[in-house]
Amino acid sequence: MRIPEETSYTRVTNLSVFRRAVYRIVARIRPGSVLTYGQVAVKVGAPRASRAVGTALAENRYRDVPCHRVVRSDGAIGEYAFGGTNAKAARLRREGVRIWNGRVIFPK
DNA sequence: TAGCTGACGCAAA
DNA sequence: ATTTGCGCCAGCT
Repeated sequence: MRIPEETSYTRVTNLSVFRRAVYRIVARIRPGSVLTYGQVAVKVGAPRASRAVGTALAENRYRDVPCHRVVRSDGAIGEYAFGGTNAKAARLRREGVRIWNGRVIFPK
């Protein structure tokens, strides 16, 4: 597919409705907070598409789509194409997300 | 057009 | 803590 990393997803036309919706939601996640794949799925109107959300984020190359802020529903960090789970956790900690034993501590 | 497969998940068992 | 079946999207044949 070959997506230029420096391009904002909002300028791209060859995105599916689903992926555009996913990116739109994820782009709004603020530093220090996270959403689960399932929560993103709900927000885009496809409650059972959590896995598809993961796939969409796996291929994301846009800087305005912080896919490291999307984690698993059980608190596990999840995969991360750009640097792996480790880098993902490091980034989240850097942003103030609390992580204990490889699990995100969801705020109450 | 229809079918098959991989994929950064989820919930139940 | 691990395993299993499921479900959705998108790319390929």
